[in-house]
Amino acid sequence: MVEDEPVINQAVTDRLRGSGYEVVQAWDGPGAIAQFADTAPDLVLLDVMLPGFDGHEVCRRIQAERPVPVLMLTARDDEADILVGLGVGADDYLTKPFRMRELVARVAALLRRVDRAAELAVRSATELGDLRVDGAARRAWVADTEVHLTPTEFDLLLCLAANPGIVLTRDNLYAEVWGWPGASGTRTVDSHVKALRAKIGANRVRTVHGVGYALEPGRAK
Amino acid sequence: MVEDEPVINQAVTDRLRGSGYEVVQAWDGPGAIAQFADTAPDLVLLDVMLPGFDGHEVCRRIQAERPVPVLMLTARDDEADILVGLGVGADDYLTKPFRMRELVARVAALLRRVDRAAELAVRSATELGDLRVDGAARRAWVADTEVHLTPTEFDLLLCLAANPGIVLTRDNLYAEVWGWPGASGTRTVDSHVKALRAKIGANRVRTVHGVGYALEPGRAK
DNA sequence: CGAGACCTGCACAGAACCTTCACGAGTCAT
DNA sequence: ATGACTCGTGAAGGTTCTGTGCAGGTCTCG
Repeated sequence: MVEDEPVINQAVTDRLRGSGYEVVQAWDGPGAIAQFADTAPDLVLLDVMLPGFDGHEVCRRIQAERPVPVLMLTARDDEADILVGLGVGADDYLTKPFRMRELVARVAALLRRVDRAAELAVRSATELGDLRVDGAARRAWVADTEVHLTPTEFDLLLCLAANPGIVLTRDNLYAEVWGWPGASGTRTVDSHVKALRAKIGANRVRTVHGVGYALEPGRAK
Repeated sequence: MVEDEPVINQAVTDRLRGSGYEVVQAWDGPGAIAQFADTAPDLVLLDVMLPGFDGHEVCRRIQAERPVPVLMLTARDDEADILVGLGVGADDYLTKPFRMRELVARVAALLRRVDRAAELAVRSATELGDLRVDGAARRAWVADTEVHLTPTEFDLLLCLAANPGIVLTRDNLYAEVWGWPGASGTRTVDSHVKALRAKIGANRVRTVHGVGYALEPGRAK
């Protein structure tokens, strides 16, 4: 994962790790090259704008060394940018702001192409009392009954379940689920929380007045 | 923690330490740069208005040296100010006066992204006799029974619990909970102490006449 | 192209919460 | 014991936060 902005870098890293991948981070061009040589990753996530030298340059260099799938992240929705990227060997593109789940999906897709086994590594299910969440299958159960969640609801639950009992602010949740900050002032998170509560049981998501929400840790009803 | 006003600097520092973080302080631009090099912090809290050179300049310099999350504090609610901040690499913003709990929440959010372990350090639940306080979950128990506390009550308890047995003045408490000095003359703290006493037991908070309040250290009822 | 599922954000109402004030009780020093 | 000061208390008033219903918009699929 190559990205100079710490917040984004870490958010993506966390999410991928949460999905069962092993991730190493780099924050600039030279660092990326070094990490690439050191760790021999199966896939490279590359921000276009980087200190040192930019993503395209990094892409060119690592492709020259060893063919590896590259997923580029670009701020602007710039055609030319994308073409240059494809020219130097990027396999896919994602423009910011992107949904986290889209990123995960594309990573999975690229890896699947290269190595069928990599896909299987991504089995990580969380269990809290009678609530079960399978991130790989994107399914959730309450007391052995599966509940159908919409994509956003599921991401929200995933987020909360990753930190059981800990209070997450709306900004927190928004940043992790939507992949970029800036929900302040809207009730979007609230709406999805409401929907989620309706499906998994209202008392499972605790409201902490003035702060945010938390998932109740294991407690069979 | 970089802030020239001693009261605020100390209040924030205390509160963060009480939450389990390690904090070093600086009071001006040059000092901040020096401390940054010396201590290699995981996160920087930065006041915009500083002697020496201002927060934006500091932010620029430390970002040039090593990417690190920066949380800016600004007096005025000035859009332009914020944009400049984001331009030089600040990750988040907080306008004064702010609630301490909001600051703590944002610090936790930023750190959560950078270092998952940092989060766990904060999971420090305090236990004093049959009183238990969990800062991360924002819950409190008395003799295994959970008590519901309002945000301010909880913050107050957190403050007191961080210094069991030690007397804190009203100014002390006010600064730590509310994030800025200036409670003198009001009975606000008293009111919340009263509410807290009603919930956790009156004898648990000791009044020290002419000074302030203190939490009784471990003493089963 | 149409239907359905989903996401987003607003406005409103109600709930939860904070602050302050006035007054009486309590505490301390002389 | 007395006066000066400090605390505790209850209630009122205002503020902020959350829950909810709903409408507009986007996206997907047949």
